[in-house]
Amino acid sequence: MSDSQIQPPLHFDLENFLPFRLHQASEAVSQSFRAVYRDEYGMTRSEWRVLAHLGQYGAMTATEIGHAASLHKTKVSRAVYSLEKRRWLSRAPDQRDRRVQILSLTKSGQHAYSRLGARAQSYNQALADRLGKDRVATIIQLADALQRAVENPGRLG
Amino acid sequence: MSDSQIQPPLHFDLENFLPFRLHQASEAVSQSFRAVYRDEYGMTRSEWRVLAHLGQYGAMTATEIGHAASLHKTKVSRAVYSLEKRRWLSRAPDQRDRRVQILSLTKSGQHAYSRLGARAQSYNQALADRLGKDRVATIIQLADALQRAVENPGRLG
DNA sequence: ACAGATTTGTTACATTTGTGACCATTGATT
DNA sequence: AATCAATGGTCACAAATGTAACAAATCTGT
Repeated sequence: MSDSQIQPPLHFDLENFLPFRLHQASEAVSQSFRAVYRDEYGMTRSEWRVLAHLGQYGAMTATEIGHAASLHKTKVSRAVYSLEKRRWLSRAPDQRDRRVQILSLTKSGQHAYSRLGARAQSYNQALADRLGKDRVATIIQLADALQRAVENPGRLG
Repeated sequence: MSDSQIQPPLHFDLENFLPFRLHQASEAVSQSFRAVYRDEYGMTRSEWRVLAHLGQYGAMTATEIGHAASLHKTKVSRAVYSLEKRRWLSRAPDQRDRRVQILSLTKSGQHAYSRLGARAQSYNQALADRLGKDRVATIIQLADALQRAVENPGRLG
């Protein structure tokens, strides 16, 4: 009788499956920081990211934010609207391209960014202390390497 | 005149902010593997995760899956229901605790797991080839370290 | 200058997710 | 045994997200 059992040539190892392990680690970290912007400010992750990018880099367009923050344009659009309602963000027309709006933080928005940015920096420092400085540097390097590897042309797998 | 400008003592550095960089890297990787289970099988991430865990570890309860896969119990509940509708999963009562159901893959479910597991393994291998073997090992170690660091008691930041 | 393609951003709709309430069962205390 | 707390799982509702369609503006090539 022939061997009709299903037995794939290479066996799948969940423990070393990068998409899973990376997601798990990153979610654990994200969740633990979420308390700051969500519970204290009632912000979503998208809103916090847009705030952080505008605070960090100054005036940008929605598309630029989306690219820098890896956020889909609808997420950016909604986050911008929310931040605008809070009066943390304002829009200005671009003379050269009337499709575009130059987004920037208002005075209130800059204050909010200052407070949240300080909290974020403090969180990051505490986490870095637990990990060790060398590990943090390695993580950043590997994050870069992963993004490059994935964004490279050519099918994976 | 006094310095009334807002200038926090430590300035926030987005490039080295771990929650952001980790999420960015992990999402890039997750998205690139999503094509396999989503476009080819019409599965959500939760469904794929539950399938992978049952295929990898055999029969488990919903709570056990949730813990092992870092999935909220409602996500597990819904994924289990979907997989059951596909006849890839079946439930059996637990004699000792009638609240609990022992979940396991059906024959079809095992076949699906074989196919998807092979694809996953192949994807992982291709990504590992681009990264280099040493880096992969480091990523896994750091993922462990991050999860431990975050799950440790005591407020971060 | 013009037609068609592309880009920017918003909106509507469907799907997915988070939250809290809930029931049934089990465990702990007395 | 009786009570009360804790656990496993499901459901309904609200919130967030993905998808596709869209209008307005710009760019391209002729």
